[in-house]
Amino acid sequence: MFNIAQKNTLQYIILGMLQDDEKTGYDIKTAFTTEIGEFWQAKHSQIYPELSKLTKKGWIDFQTEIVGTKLEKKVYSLTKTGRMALLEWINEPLTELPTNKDEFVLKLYFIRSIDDQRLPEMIQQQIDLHQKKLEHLEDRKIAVFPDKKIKENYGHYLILMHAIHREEEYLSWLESLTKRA
Amino acid sequence: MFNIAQKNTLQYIILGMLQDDEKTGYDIKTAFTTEIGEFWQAKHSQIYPELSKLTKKGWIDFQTEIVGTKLEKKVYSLTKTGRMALLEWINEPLTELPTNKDEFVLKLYFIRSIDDQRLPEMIQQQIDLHQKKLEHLEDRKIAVFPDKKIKENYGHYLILMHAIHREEEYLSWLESLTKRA
DNA sequence: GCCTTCATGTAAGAAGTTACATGATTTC
DNA sequence: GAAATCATGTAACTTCTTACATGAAGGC
Repeated sequence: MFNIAQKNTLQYIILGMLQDDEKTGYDIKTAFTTEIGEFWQAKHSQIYPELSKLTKKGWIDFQTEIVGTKLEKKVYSLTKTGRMALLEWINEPLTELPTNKDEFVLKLYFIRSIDDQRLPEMIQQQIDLHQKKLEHLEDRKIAVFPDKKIKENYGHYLILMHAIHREEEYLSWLESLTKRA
Repeated sequence: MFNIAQKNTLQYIILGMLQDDEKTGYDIKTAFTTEIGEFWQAKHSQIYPELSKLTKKGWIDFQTEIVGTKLEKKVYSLTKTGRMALLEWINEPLTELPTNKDEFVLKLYFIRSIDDQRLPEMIQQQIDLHQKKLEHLEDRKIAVFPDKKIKENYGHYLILMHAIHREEEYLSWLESLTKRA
């Protein structure tokens, strides 16, 4: 039962997404671009095979529903074993921190000189990208938590606020660069 | 010449590492755990094959040197074409931001309730990890930039400072959680 | 002498992306 | 009627990790 060397994080994320509601593969795909997209991403070509594997393992099961007259969709839900596996994963302590790959920072590193002419434009492009992302996150915050519905979905609130703070920090770092470059 | 759809970032990072000094595969491997390890990582099993490919492409070449009496090492250096490829990559504008995968944040998200008993310990473990990392980064800063040698290696300084700020932000977010959890 | 670091590679497999493939439903 | 979205899958390929494999040099 002490399954120490588990990996395949994606499967646990899928389980987590199913813990309260049942969802289709399409719903799960969509959640990766809205809810948790800031902290994990997966394409449908990775999700559908994973759903098959989880079904074979007995961690999830599904019912086929008909939309309209023909379109079939598979509505997945957690089984008891699936719920146990999810809890085990959550309780498993994390001993390492992830590497956050950042191509922009690397390019900056390889430029080396403070006086390089390319720097101002590169930094500005990066500022624009992060600004746009920050605005998008702020919009989402207003849309998802219009009043004080925070406590009802604290996890989602936390994740959003963390993403916002992260962007703010990145932007303030970029802006400190413009003063020097 | 307008090679829009280039990928394989690792190869460009290797080129970047060779722009000032020649290096062995081992040196490159080591740099991924010291200099730029915060923003990209690669194992030697990925580096050595990549060095072969770059050599075949003519972007780098090497000389074999003997250490002691027998140990052969390959000292790689940038060719002119390699230097051009590096510049092209640096000048290529970045249009997307990376996804920073974070398993801890996801677990938090799936826990949802603020009152969950597991939270305090999970958060504390995470604080410890980030604290240790921050200390390590601070040590490196002192070791690499003891006096005012910043301007001579501004890229390295920037990358280090960014990593430090990122950790500080993460820690302050984690500490804000302990007050609520 | 022993342990750590230096030094270089390959093989197998897991994880992730891009492209191929299809078709129904809804909205405008 | 057209376009966007819903809906599900597979194939090929790239990227990354873990394990296999070997051996020299240097420090203590």
